[in-house]
Amino acid sequence: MLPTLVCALTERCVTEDAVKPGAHSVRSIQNEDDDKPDDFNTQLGRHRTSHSGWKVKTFMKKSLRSKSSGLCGPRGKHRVKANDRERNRMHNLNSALDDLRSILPMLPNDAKLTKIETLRFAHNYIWALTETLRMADHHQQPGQHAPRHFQQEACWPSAASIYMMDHLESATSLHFSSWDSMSSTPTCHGSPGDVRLDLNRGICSSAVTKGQNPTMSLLPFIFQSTTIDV
DNA sequence: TAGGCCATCTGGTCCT
DNA sequence: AGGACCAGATGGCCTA
Repeated sequence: MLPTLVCALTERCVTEDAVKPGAHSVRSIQNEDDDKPDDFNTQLGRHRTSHSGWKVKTFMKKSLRSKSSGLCGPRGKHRVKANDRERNRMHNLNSALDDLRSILPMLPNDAKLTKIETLRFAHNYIWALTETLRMADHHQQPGQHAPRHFQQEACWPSAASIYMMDHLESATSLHFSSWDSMSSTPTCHGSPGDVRLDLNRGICSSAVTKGQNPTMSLLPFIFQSTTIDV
């Protein structure tokens, strides 16, 4: 069961050319400007600002700091190489996070999830998908009668979505006090049959107790543009 | 203006 | 030895 998700996350604060692996790194930018005798700040700042956004100034600062820190000689070269590797490593990590964001349901306000929010949301999302599958399997057993909405094939995606939405309410909660550990899993008591669906309102009310999970109705329309391939 | 988030640099540690 | 990984430090941008 793969969700087909529309993701409209926008990259508002990261300059893709400068950040993507294989593209110009900070070091390469610096090296390109090393042979320019005039005002390094002005030149680099103006040039980069024209197409790179706010990270430019950070680049300048870091570059200058590296320049002034006396990184020369064998040790300096080693340090520069290590910095490049570390930068690329972090770029790869961010790239993977972007990939993860792209397959998560979009938020109503188009807000880009932070790194920690992305990880927590993915954690809950996987959990909710697992729970949905488990619930579906439960209702498919002989002698079991699926809820009315689940019996209607056309309604299944939205019903499942709404059920999952209920579980995902806490995914982007601003209060993570009980979610500090990524190993924590939402606890679910009660049978799936307790779930009540109100498709007319598009809101799921559930008798499922969520233990101490913080519930926050931040995602009432999280699956609004989501279809689920069954 | 404070706090959150982020990118980068850096040195230390572990692994191959 | 060199690379990968990690965490602390630093400073910039954004938002409430």
